[in-house]
Amino acid sequence: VIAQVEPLTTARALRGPFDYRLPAHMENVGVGSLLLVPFGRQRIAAVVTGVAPTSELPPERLAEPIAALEAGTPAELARLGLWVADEYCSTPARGLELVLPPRRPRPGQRARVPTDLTAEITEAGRAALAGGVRLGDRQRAALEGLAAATGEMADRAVLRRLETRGLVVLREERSFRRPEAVSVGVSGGRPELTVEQRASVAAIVAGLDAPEGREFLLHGITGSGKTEVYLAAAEAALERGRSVIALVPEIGLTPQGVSRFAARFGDRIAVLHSKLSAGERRDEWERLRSGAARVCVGPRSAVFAPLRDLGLVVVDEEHDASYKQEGDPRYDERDVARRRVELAAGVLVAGTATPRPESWLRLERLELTTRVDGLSLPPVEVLDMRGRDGRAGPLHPRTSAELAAVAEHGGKAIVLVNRRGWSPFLSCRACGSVRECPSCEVSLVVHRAAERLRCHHCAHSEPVPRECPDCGSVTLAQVGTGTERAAEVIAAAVGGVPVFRLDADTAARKGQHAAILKRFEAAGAAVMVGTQMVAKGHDFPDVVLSVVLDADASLRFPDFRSEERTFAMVAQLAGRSGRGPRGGRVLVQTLAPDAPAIASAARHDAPGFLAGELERRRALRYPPFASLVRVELAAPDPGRVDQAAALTAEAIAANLPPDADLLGPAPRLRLRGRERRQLLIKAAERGPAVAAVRSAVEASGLRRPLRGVALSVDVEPQ
DNA sequence: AGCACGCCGACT
DNA sequence: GTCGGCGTGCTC
Repeated sequence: VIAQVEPLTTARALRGPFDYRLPAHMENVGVGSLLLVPFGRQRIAAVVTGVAPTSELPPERLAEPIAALEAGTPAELARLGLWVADEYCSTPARGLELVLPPRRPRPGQRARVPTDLTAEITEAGRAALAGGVRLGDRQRAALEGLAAATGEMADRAVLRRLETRGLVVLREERSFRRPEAVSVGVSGGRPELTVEQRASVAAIVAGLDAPEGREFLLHGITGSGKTEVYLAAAEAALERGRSVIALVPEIGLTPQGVSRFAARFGDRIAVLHSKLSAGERRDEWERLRSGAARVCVGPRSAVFAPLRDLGLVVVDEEHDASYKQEGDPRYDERDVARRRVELAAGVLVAGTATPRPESWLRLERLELTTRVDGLSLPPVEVLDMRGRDGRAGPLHPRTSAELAAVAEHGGKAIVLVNRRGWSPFLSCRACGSVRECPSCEVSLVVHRAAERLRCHHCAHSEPVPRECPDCGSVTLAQVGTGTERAAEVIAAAVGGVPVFRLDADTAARKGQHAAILKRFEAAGAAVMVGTQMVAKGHDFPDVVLSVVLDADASLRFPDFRSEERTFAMVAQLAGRSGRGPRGGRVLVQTLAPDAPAIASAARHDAPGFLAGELERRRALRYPPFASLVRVELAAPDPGRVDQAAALTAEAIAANLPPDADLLGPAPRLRLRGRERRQLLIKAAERGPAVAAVRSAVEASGLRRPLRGVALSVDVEPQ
């Protein structure tokens, strides 16, 4: 029997399958098994991707695996990993890496398997206690503890000793290191569902009972109780003997996302996220694989959870950009989820208050239009910032007045500022020059407390200069407002009310993110100023005011998704406000009050926004009406990148279907000392476009000019 | 990726 | 005559 194998290396040029002859004692090896194989001069771990009776190679060229390693992955998941590699133009090894158990022990070295020891005293043991047998103090104490069933802990060594003397019997059981279940203000209660919630659950359950898979978009305004729908759907899946994956956006909010599932399902859930220790992650993986846990909750890799009989995949906050992976393979968890559901003939439920145009168009819609508390969404006021003198400060008079009202009457306010630091530019009034990062083409950001200029793309930082390095003038202006400055301005506006700042700087240290949220929660009247993260993953009932200072900052991004993002940002922030009896208000400061994204978010009109946005996308031939593939090349030397980009473009163009467009090579901003070029393919169908890029990237003729040039492929970039 | 092979110039 | 630079190609 021949095992077809993919070696686990990072090399792009190296791809199998490679054939190995399986000796008789490896008859259990199948797709997904992990082998240690001789490979050239090395020994290397490799995943079995196929089993065949014969090989095309002559027998004398076939080698045998050295060993079958214990930890592999189910065949189904191995195939999913290969699908990801293919779909996103990566390598088989990188796709397979995603579906293997985390932190495999080095080949040959075995993971420590923790066990629980339970001891029971034997007849001989009781007799020994009665007398006649010599017992050490500790052995006697252990035996007495067991005889009296006091549950007293005894040393493992002592118990082993007693076992060899026949005085106790030991039972060893695999123990699992479980991550602590965090529950912040979560009750395990089971509220009665609203009419809309019941209708949604019924549709999902009907999907579970249908022979083929179904895909739903659960579009629910903030506070409409989407989580209860997930929980009820998950229960229905479990009752039918099927397992559940619940995806939540990112690590910052995992504890809260997890806790309601934990409260409902207890030991049946396993959590997979990056903050787990290696041992915890591995043990959770084992519990999923063994069937001890039937629900997996987590961000990122949770979509690859080794669950059997998958019935339901929930994608919470499906609009969230963190579902798109940054590293290679740049897969989209939402698409992997759809694929898994399709293969399992299960049900996908993507829930959000601000659906993506893709989901709005493609998925079957379930609507939650009312809040469970019966309140209505807070009114949103758009404040036109055009024509205002920059020296008047970052706050609109209305904003100042509302903040002052919060200070006076109590309650909480959230202020979203999309940049961290004091100000995003340091510019010279005399010569107009802006201080830039030496290795990136971006302006340095003033951080006042640290008294440094910092680059937000690399590690560069320098002292704030006293005079212009170009002309020597001392009139340096700190232009624009970041979270640091906003917090100071707002602190002045609200008098003695505490102002908390929540951004990547203040939340950098472990536990700080949660600590700041907790302090904000505990404070009576308070303001929380911060970046995007202030609008995510919490639900404080006494927030009476939400403000976004520069709502069109994200709109000015040269990207066709900037409208979608701006809409989601404003709508999500609006949802944070007015969840208590005092109601709330929302202020949106902007230079573009009439932009559809801002105007429809102010009306809480997601369907209206999506209709317009889809029209625009259709006219411009953008996703979801076309597919995009982005290829980026980066290297320190501009000449080499140009050459590599030109050759890559040529190779791709040669394979592209006639209706597809290839745009570029276009220059991108230099980052971390590397020049970058971009190619963009716009095609009616994704498959042929990806295939053209794949064959170009794999072509051996390109390999030489690409040496030293980093190439990354992004299918459907966000 | 790693590693060996091999072709060429610079040294003992 | 030999050492080592790296360009090229292979790994079941």
